[in-house]
Amino acid sequence: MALEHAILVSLLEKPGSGYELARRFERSIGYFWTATHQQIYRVLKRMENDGWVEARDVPQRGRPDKKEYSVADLGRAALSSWLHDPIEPESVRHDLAVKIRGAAFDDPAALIREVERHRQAHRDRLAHYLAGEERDFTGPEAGAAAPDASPDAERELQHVVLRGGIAYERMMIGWLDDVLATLARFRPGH
Amino acid sequence: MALEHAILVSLLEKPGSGYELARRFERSIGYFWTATHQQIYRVLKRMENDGWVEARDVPQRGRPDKKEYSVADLGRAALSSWLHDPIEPESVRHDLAVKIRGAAFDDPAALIREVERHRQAHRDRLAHYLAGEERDFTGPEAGAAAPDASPDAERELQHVVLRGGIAYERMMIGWLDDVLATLARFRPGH
DNA sequence: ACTTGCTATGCAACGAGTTGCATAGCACGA
DNA sequence: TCGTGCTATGCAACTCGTTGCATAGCAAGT
Repeated sequence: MALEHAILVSLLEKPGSGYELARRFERSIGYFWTATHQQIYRVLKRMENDGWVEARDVPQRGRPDKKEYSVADLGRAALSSWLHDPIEPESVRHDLAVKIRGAAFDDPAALIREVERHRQAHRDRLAHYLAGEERDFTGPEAGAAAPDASPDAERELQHVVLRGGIAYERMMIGWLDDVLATLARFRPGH
Repeated sequence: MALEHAILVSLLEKPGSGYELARRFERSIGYFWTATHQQIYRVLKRMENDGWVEARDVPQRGRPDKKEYSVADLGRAALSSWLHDPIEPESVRHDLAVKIRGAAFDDPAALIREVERHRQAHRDRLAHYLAGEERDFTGPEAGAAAPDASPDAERELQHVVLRGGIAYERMMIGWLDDVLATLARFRPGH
């Protein structure tokens, strides 16, 4: 399980409450790791019991108090040990690929709209990534104006992960074009 | 859940036992959907109860009997209805990306070997895919000699899914090269 | 005879992830 | 003032997926 480790990384980048973490998992972290707020609250509680993180009550104006978590020494050690462990052949689940092979036993052309929807979603996400890259990682000073001026290594590593997302989206768009061209060959009257 | 649907597709391509399915999920199907034998047996039993598949005892020489499953009308209908349902923004889990961002809080250079291992695994898989493509989808007659001569649509769709796997592996290899170049900049004495 | 290894199926327990629901404070507009 | 919506946290029930173990037949080597 790596949700704990994803949370540790996120809290090291910036301490925050369960709610804030949940929102990060809808945004930047969520691009390579998804989690719902229930999962996050449950795991945070376990991590607090294990001494991986420490909570601090933060009263707020105009909204409920929050519990702000930050990483404790034990958590840092746990992350470090996980980083040094070799891992996983990562298991894969591509619904769309199942659908495409399944389309051979149904009407292949019926899949065209679905594939177009997915291609559009990948285009949108690519545009979103590129905008983020432009904003945070380019231009004069090469990011000196970035939010809270993270150290070099942190920024460079965030950037290379983002480049991975960009490469992934471009690959998917290209492949979905290929899929559409293939499906088009089965159009009625062809 | 799409394991049921992945099994339906696999059984439509060719009927087989739970054991045989488990092996397919280590091979071709497993390239885009993983499952262990326990999962498969459990789901097959449920699918049999629901009338999606039918089992037939097949005695064998020199080995235990097997239960060969094939898709029933209800299963075909269920697959068809799933194919027509729009779906999922697919949730993502990339351990390696978590590790890379986490490396900012540890020694980034310690990650190099791990990334190299992954790159090699992707190279191996790419070579395996390309060999499969060569074997099944190229050459004179363009696959007329392929195993059990599947209909055109089935073969073409299998091919386009395989091309997706190839594109994915190429993208990953390129990105991991990028990651290695980035990590190299943090080498001790740099 | 003994071990190793492959085919073939399955149970039981656990852990991870999802879904639905509940609570509560406060802001803002109709 | 009433509903809508956002911040903030959490429980309970369920499903999905993993791990460890068990059984059993037969083949092949030592």
